Formats: sequence, C-alpha cells, structure tokens
Amino acid sequence: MNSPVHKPTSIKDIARIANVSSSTVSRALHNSHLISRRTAERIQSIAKESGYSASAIARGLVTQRTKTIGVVVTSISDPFVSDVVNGIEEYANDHGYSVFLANSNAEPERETKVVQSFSERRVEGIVVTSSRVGALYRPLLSEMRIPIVLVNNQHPGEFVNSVLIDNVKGSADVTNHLIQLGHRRIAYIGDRFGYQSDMERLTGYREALERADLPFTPELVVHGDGKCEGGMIGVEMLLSLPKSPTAIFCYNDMTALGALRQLNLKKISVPGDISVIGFDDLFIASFTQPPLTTVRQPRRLMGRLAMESLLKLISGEDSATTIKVPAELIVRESTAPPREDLQ
Amino acid sequence: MNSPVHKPTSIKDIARIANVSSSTVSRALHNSHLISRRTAERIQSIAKESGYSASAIARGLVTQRTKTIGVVVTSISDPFVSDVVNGIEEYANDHGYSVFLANSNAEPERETKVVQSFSERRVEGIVVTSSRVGALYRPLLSEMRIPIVLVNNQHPGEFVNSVLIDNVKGSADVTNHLIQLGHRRIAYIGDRFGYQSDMERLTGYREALERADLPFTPELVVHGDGKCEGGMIGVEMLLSLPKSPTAIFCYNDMTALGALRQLNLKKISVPGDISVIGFDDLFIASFTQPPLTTVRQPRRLMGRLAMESLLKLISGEDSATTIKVPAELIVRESTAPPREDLQ
DNA sequence: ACTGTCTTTGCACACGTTTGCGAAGATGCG
DNA sequence: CGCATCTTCGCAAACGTGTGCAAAGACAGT
Repeated sequence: MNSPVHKPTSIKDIARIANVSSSTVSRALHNSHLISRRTAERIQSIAKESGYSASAIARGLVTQRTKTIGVVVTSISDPFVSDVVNGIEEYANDHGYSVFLANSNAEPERETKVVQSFSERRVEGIVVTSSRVGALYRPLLSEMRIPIVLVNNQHPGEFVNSVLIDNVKGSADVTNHLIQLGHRRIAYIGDRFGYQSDMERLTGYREALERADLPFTPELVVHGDGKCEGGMIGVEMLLSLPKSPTAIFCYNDMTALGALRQLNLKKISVPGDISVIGFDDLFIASFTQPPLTTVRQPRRLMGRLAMESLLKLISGEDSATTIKVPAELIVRESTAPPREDLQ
Repeated sequence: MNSPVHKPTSIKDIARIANVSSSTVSRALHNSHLISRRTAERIQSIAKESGYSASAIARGLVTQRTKTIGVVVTSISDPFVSDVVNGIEEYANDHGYSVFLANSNAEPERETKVVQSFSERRVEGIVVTSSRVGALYRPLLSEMRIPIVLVNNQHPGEFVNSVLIDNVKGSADVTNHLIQLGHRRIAYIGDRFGYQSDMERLTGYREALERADLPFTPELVVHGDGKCEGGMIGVEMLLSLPKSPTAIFCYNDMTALGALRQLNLKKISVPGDISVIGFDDLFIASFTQPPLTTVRQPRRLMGRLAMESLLKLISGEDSATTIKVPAELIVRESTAPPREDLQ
C-alpha cells in the first residue's frame, strides 16, 4: 500500500521466476546467440509481463559507457541555441544517446560547476554552444579526457573540435547581393568591438567591395551592440553623414530590427530609399515590415554536425578539427535597387 | 601515449595512496564526523591533486537515487517551451539535480520511447510540457511509479500534477481592457476547435462580456489555426460582416501577427480603426507595427514551479495536484478607444 | 563405446561507491 | 588498574548488470 520506494524488478527477479541464472537472463535480453531460442523467448516474455526496465546505471557501471552526452549552453531561451540543441538531441537520440542539458548563463563559475557535474555523471562527450569562455575548458579537457565539440564559439582555440558558420562567405554574399542590385555606398553596422564573428563579417564585406573595385569607406562602418538599440543608433549616425548610404548591412537581425525601426521613425522608405539586410534569419525576420532579407544559419544542421563529430571522437576517430558550414542568403523584400537619383 | 580509454582515478586509488581503506576515503570526502580532521584533510588534498571525480553512477547504484530528472518537450525550438525548460533547469540545478532533455516532435511513439529511456536511466521524476498525449502516461506512470508533472498540457487528466496558466482570468482581463476603452463589438479569433486552452480563453471572453452586460454575438467568434494564416483568414471573415468589430482578441500572438498583416494589407489602421490584442507575449510582440498589446505567461516561473512541485513529489510530499499561475496583461500600442463614428 | 565438437547454461568476478557493524585504540572516571 | 565510553578506522556486503571461463549436455564421427 504505502511503499514510498518501489524497487523495480531486476534481472535476478526474472532469473528466479524463469528458474535460470541471472547471466542467462542478461544474455537472453540481448539476444545473445549463446542462448537457445526457446529459453530466450520464454525469458523475454517474462520480462515483458513483469514490466522489466533495465538499469542503465548498473549497465554503465560495468561497461564503462554511459551512452550520455552533456550540452552546455549560455541560455536555452536563445532561439539560436535552442535550434542547435534541437539538432544535437535529434542526432544523439537516433544513436542511442541521452543528453544532459545545462545553462551557464554566461557565468564562468556556473560553467565550471556544470562541466564538473557532467564529469561526475561520466558523460562520454560534451558540446558547448555560443560560449565565450573557451579557454576555460583546456584544463578540464586535458584532465578528464572527455571529447568536446564547440559550436559557434567566440574564441575557438585550436585545441578543440568545433563547427562554425562561414561568416566571411556569408557576409560577402550579402555584399555581392547589394552590389548586383546597383548599390555603391553600402554601410555596415557591426557588433561591439573585438568579437570574432563581427570581425569575420566585416572581412567578408571588405573583400566583396574589393573584388567589385568599390572603395572601402571607413565612415560607412559603425559599431552597434548586437541588439536593437545599436541598430537604431547606427542608423542615426549613418544618416548624419554628408552622403547617406543607399544600403545598410547589419551584423545580425536584431540590429536590423533596430535599423528598420529608426528608418520608419524618420519616414525613410525601405527598400525604396534605403535597403536593409540582416544576419541569422531569426523567426522574426519574415514578419518585419517589410520582411527582412537576411542570411540563414543552418542551426539544426550545425547541431547535428556537432553531434556527429562528437560521436566520431568518442569512437576514437580523429575527425576534422573544425567544420565550417555555409550560410544561405535569404532574399525577402527589404532590399531593392537604389533610387536612381541617389545612385 | 595511445590509451584510448583512460580510467579515471577511483576511490580505491586514493585509498592506496593514503594508506587507508576505501570506506575511509568515502567518508572523508563526505566530511563524515567518523573521520578525524587530520586524515580527512589529508585525503581531500590527495583527491584534489589526483583530479578525482566521484562516479555519480556508482553512487546512484548503491544509493538508489540518481539525482536526475527528465523533461520531454514537443520541440525545444518552441520559444514557449525553451523558456519553461530554462526555469526547470535553473531550479533543478540549484537543487543538485541534472536534467535529461528529449524532444518528442509530438510523435506518440517517439514520446513513449523517450519515456522508456528515462525509465531505464532511473530518473527520479519527469516533467512534460505542452504535450497533447497526456493519456499516454497513465500506464507508464502507474507501472514505474515515477512522479510526473505536466505544464500547460492540453489534456490534463486528474491523475497527474500539473501547472497551467489561468486562461479564463487572462482572457477576461483582455476583454475587460477592451471594454474599458469603450469597445462594444469585440471579436475573438480562436484556435482550431476542441483545444482546451482555446475553450478556456473563449470562456473568459464570454464571462467578461456578460459581467459588462454586453451581448454575446456568435458571428464575432471565428476559428483560426493558432498560426499566422489563421489570423489573416479570421480578419477576412470578420471584415465581411455587415458590421465590423472595433476590436479583435486573438487566441495567441501568432494569430495576432496574421491579423495585423491582413489589416495592414487592407489599409486598416491599428489601433485607429481596429484594436488588436494577442496572447503569449512572444519576443516578437514588442517588435510588431504597432507593438502588440498581449498577455504574458510567466514561462520561466512555470518551469520553476513545475520543478518545485516535482521535488516535493520525489521527497514523498503530496503537493497540490494542480498549480494555476496568473497571466499578466501587457498593454502596448495596438489597443486604443474605438473611433467615435464606429462606436 | 570413445573422442571431439558444438550448443547451452551457470559460476564468479568486476564495475565504484555507500554503509552497518565490529574492532582497535584512545580517553575518562572511579 | 579495571571498566566504560568515545573516537577512528577497516571488513564486507550490497546495488544491478555484463562477461570470461568452465562445465554440462547433446550430437556426430570413427
């Protein structure tokens, strides 16, 4: 009646019922060829009707393989992160792995605590997404020898495997798209100074200009903050130039959102007067006014690739240390040829 | 050099170094009062410098407590879900629990497989968010006696604990807000027929009308699909009425998004000609044109409450079977008094 | 009938930890 | 000094499963 702890049926219980040894039961449940079909089926039916559920922890203890991995994220609320985790979980689950999830909230001490916990749980691998504290993993990694894969890490050291987006190529695609539309004065609103992804996107922008024999104009590059406010301020700065740009490439969609809002406030038509383009293809990008041209990161794919890479590491293969995935330009309605009188 | 599997140092290794028994080491690491301070400190320092990491699985095997819980979600990519999970993970982690995450993709067979996996992993509890297959858990629940908490489940059976949003109250708040602004013809664009949350929101809407002595007009209630398209079609239907409503209450923000889009297409001003209001307070709600008045669900709080409830169940307490959390009206710029000539 | 091979099963140990119990030593009290 | 109590530690069992090895039985070949 009131049994607070209900002991699940074990392999020994079944052995007793079937009148065999526990090792026979273990083998029968694994369809070992060492057991005759008759007794195997008999044991399996007993197991089924007694509601047997094998203990993964006992198995893990003896096999030394837990079939679990840990993923640590800054915040699962971040839409980018949750999509990546979606891909990781899917791939992991399809390969018999369960995943531990932990938020770090970008706090280093919490991050170490989480990794320590994963270590005690004997996860076979770890994937870290969007963390800025990559260096922190070096001692832990070498000490406990757990394979680690980073995805879109801000400071990917050479010592770990990682999958990351091809920022340079994606950014060049954006710029080329604008150039082909006829734009010649193209601005860039970046993130805060020093972020690797921001620098890479700036690089792509400059390379594309150079290839098209267009001049690089330092005044057309301003810094935002990766958020809405930065986009608004960035636009304000660009509009105060003696000659405004005809197109604005924003570091990410949030920045573009701010840019759109500020342009709307100023009664400047998009894309009639100025074209705007973002990066990330957040859910919101297709619902702005006008729908935003942007660059899509294959987030779920990146998660799957990270997990695939991790499984290779676990099985002992030396997989490629870094995987670079292509970004995809998504053309919507916020970009158009420049007004003729402004060209 | 090439040791593919690196055995972590165990309690026995430390015992050998410290020249004591393994049980002494175990107690020393737990700061047991059975061990003298001197030897305890000696052992702890040895453990630290040898990089010892206790095996949670071995511990779990003997203590019969894994300190893990499982959370199964339809999709972690859903912003509602990811916020709830954020709250769950935070509360769980603060109480020493690790969480397994698994997507069900709303596929029943995958859901059972996942729960089976959790069972084998000997999780101490399970929380399920936004699932429609609640009934599926009854046999599993009774069979393996694992505490389960549901959050915002579509069919919360009486047999499980659950935390859910107060749809009726939130919906009544919305309707009252519109009534106080002076609206008398208020429309409702619902979800597909038969969903519990939709029916509850409709109930709140009707109750508020009744309390204000306003008539309930069946033509003003149309069905959407919980998505953007449903909102667009719903608006179209409402505009074809002989007398259009002056305000539209949408089942959720996505529906409201569609409504805004369609109204914009028809050159109908919001909130000048028609007020629009949503439900959920998705991230996007503050970025629409105009920013959307809506109802906020305290998603992280719901996650924390679910985990708190689950921990009580695990410790044997009979916690309240259902927790109802209040929704909060967020007034932005998509609602205003009706045009005087339309009142 | 003897030997050898193949099939099927059980014994025993291992995985790494916790914990009840007993024992040894230290200490206190009369 | 005798005895009781307290402190500190080790022994051994247990958790539930997997697996090498031996053994028992079945069977075929000579």
